[in-house]
Amino acid sequence: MAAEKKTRANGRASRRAILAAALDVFAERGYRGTSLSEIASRVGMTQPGLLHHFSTKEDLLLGVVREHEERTTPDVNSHLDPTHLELREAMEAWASLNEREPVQQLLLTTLSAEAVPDEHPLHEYFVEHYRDYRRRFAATLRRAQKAGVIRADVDVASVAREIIATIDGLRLQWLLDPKKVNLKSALSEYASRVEAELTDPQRELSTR
Amino acid sequence: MAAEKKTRANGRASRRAILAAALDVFAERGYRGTSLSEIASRVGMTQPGLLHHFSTKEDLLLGVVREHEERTTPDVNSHLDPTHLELREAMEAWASLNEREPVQQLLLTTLSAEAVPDEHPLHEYFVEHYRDYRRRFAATLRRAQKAGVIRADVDVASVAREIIATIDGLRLQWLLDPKKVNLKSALSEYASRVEAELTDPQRELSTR
DNA sequence: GTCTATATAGGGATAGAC
DNA sequence: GTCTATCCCTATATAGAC
Repeated sequence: MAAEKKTRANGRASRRAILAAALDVFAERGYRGTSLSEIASRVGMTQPGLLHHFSTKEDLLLGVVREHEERTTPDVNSHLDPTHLELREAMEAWASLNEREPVQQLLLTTLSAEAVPDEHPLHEYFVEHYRDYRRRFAATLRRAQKAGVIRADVDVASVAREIIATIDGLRLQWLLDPKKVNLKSALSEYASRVEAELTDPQRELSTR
Repeated sequence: MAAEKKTRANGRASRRAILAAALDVFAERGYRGTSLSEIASRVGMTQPGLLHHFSTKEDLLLGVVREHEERTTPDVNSHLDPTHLELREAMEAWASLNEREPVQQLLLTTLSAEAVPDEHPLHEYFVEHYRDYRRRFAATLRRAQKAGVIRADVDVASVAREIIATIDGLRLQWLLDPKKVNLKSALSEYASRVEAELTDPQRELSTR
């Protein structure tokens, strides 16, 4: 353990530092707007030095996204228990986790919009991400429906899509203008309305 | 009218062509991802030739945004009549206008996300845009409330913020995956639920 | 009004020394 | 594992001819 000079397992540390810096820069400036030199200099390294750990820019981006998937705070759906479906509590808990560390949410906002064109390296990833998210959220709602927690006539696929959309849209308004839009209370108020709508036995969905 | 060789009012035509091409490219690749040469070549011109009409890249971006504001299809709020508040019809009409020409919506999605950091040339613009949009939408709802079209206990500011967010979020899902997400029907189903919620006299908003 | 030429800066990636 | 040097490409912007 005392034989090596400088090589060895501080390469691990460098890799971690690079991923952390890259997260910040990709979140702020997107994939196209980011330069490897910027990330490298943030970790006290040169740009070719960085490329020793991630051989291309795209490789680094994928590393950041993979890291995000493993380490990030789970999404709103994962906070839900179908047998109770306390949407408001789940959203508030999730918002609290993100309000202090907005960088993960900024990353998603920035990259998902940038990834709309087919040629973007993350295009397929986000298409699948949203398909999966909608599927999982709808499944949660369906289970809640079978448990009798929400009304039987609710179109769970449509509501799942809507809730995901609203979370994303409120996230954008919050990131742009955090002084005017409070993520936690905005989500909380929204969730209260949705809960009331999904559970109220009086309500009839008019298709007109 | 026959005295001039090549100068004169075909500069107007060039300007218009440049703005049209710039709209497409900025929408697809954002401000940072766009190159002036790409736009110039699309209108059969060189990059310095383009800079004769717009002296900087930022100047061109502002030109595109200004053009968008003047010529674009109005937002959902402008489709609403507070004395009836037919949200579903308004959203369907608006969606129809945009489904055939998604570029304007792509522009908003791309640039609003890119403009989250303060240094972005459109940061202030989008902050103000959303403040104003929320204000106007809330005012419409308030008028509907006074006209007795929607319940008196509705928090119009919160609902306005939510509807705008949902439109944006559904727009992203639609742009990413138009085969799986139909903008018009997604908005229509959402609007039906909101309408029912806002008008149903039975419902009580539980704050728990 | 549009071109060519050019200045100047920055990008990603490779070669090879230490 | 990280550096310097370098290649090659692309970017915005300016100068000046036509």
